[in-house]
Amino acid sequence: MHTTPLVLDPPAVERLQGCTNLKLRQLTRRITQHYDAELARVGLRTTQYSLLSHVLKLGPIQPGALAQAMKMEPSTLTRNLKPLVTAGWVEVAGGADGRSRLIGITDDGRAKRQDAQRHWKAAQTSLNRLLGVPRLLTLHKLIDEALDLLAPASSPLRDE
Amino acid sequence: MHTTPLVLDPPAVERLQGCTNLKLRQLTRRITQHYDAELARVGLRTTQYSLLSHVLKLGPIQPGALAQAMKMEPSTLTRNLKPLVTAGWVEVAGGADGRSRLIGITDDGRAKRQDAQRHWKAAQTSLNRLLGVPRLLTLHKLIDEALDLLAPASSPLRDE
DNA sequence: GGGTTAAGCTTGCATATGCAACTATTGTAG
DNA sequence: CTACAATAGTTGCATATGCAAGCTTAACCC
Repeated sequence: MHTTPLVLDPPAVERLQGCTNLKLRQLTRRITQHYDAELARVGLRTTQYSLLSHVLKLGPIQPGALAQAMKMEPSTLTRNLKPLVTAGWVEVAGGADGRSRLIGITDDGRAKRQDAQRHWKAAQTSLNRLLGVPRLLTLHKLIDEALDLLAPASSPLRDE
Repeated sequence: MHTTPLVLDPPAVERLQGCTNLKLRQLTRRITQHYDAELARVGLRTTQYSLLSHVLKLGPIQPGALAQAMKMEPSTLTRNLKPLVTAGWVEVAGGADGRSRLIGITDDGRAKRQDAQRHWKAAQTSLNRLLGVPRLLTLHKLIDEALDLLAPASSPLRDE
């Protein structure tokens, strides 16, 4: 017998369940926790794993292009890189331009990513099992479509 | 003619497009920006609007219950409340218990939420138009299902 | 070729997020 | 009544996020 059950009535909550942003953020929080729980075993956050993977596949690459590929702000990228650089997994060198840079993965970074990839796979597999592959595929497709429709930079060659 | 086009080849990127977390985070970033652009006109973030709305509908309510309703960590809630309390839109008072609290909305908060609601609606409407209502409904349904399947607190009455 | 504009990143400011550890209070067992 | 456990929130630490403003360097334009 508790003083307050801490469990909520559905009706009161249901009325504010129509916000796409709220729903998305809630799901993202949960999913991120799911992946992070796995990746924590190798000392990585999910964001860092994604970043490391992108640098591996796309590097050496300019910050601007990488930010675009990851659909995040350049300023966010700058800061997200920091822990990876500090850990010695990623290097930032001067680019062709005096103002531009080139981001590349190091040998340590490659090794770390290799390690982490197994844990990422475990997380993705267990998520597949939890949600079911068809549902997940539909979700992916929807996200891709939505990203395309929202992309402000989807056609950067408009006014040539 | 640029030295580097800053536009990426699809093939290289496509290989790492299978991560549910990455996709979700990308979409969430975009969608949040969409709502925030509207809500900035009344000096609110989307998260703050959601929180304010929840306090309005559910308050006075204990932090723990509110965190659960919003599916976020109590520690996150504590901090997210701060700007709202500082602005005078929300009040935190001592609860029945010496350890518990009660969160409630103020008159200013009610007014603010009223103002903000119109902008939220504008954002939601323009999103509907951008993505199409059927697609959005499917997305909502998928998110709800996923949240249910992932909910660690979906059956808190298991071992009674 | 000096002044203006643009490109490319980085920093200031403010929130958002969560795990682990902590504090304070209440309940419980003996 | 006291030690121990459980409950309810909050803080320490470390990232994640983005807008606006700054900075440096390159391009452009008479």
